[in-house]
Amino acid sequence: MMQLDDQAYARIAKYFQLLAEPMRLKILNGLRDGEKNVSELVALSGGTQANVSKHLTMLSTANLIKREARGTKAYYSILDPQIFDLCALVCGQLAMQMSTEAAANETFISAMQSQAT
Amino acid sequence: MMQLDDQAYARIAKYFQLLAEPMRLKILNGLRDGEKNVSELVALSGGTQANVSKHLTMLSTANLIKREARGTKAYYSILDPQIFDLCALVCGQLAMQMSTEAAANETFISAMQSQAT
DNA sequence: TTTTTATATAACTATATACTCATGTAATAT
DNA sequence: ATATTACATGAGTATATAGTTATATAAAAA
Repeated sequence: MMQLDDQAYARIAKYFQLLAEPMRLKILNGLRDGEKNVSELVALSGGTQANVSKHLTMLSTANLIKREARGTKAYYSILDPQIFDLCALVCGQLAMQMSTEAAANETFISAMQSQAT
Repeated sequence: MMQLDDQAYARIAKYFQLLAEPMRLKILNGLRDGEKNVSELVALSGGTQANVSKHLTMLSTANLIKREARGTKAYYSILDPQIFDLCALVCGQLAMQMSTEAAANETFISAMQSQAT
């Protein structure tokens, strides 16, 4: 990424946008160990059928997952497992932030305690 | 990332949301080679002062960048360079998608040409 | 053929958020 | 002291999108 034109920024942003939704992350994580059909994903995610289906259509349109109809069911699967690397990076970053906060809290707490009579 | 609770998904999603904005990506990319003040980022991004400032506040609140006031100016800098790894991954993914599309286009085009009289 | 099962989608609502314009604030310069 | 420069922020608007409800579609079962 050096000098990018506006269209490039827009495309990258749109990609991140797909990952910027708890339900979609849940669905993607549900597909981590292989294909699942819609009903399975509905059960797994706790969402409504309509909503899960919409998210699947979005992810599918963006080529993050692929759809394969078999009988009356539709099986979805991850197209590029690298998305999990993205999530792992973010998780690592958040974990670091949280541990920093935890450390700050401890500092705060001990400061309070040493102040207590 | 194994079984995550809803709060974890929400946090990860919020993080991605920060990167899901062209202007913020532009700003972050502008900070790639070191700190810059707001005016510099305004010039660089082509955005309005108010808008750039707001995005900077958001990124700063989320601890993606840090703010340091010096005189009347405010210098911002990247806190965790790993965000560029995230962007690089996405860029790679998009590049692959585009080359796939390009290949598909070529296939399409040659199919058309071979059909032409 | 009718019913059932599985999925997709249209219409609608509510909420979030990116942006602009105007103004506030604080440090420096005159 | 006043003006200027640099930045932040509140109010307001427009748009995008996640969610629900109801319905459409299509394959399989009865």
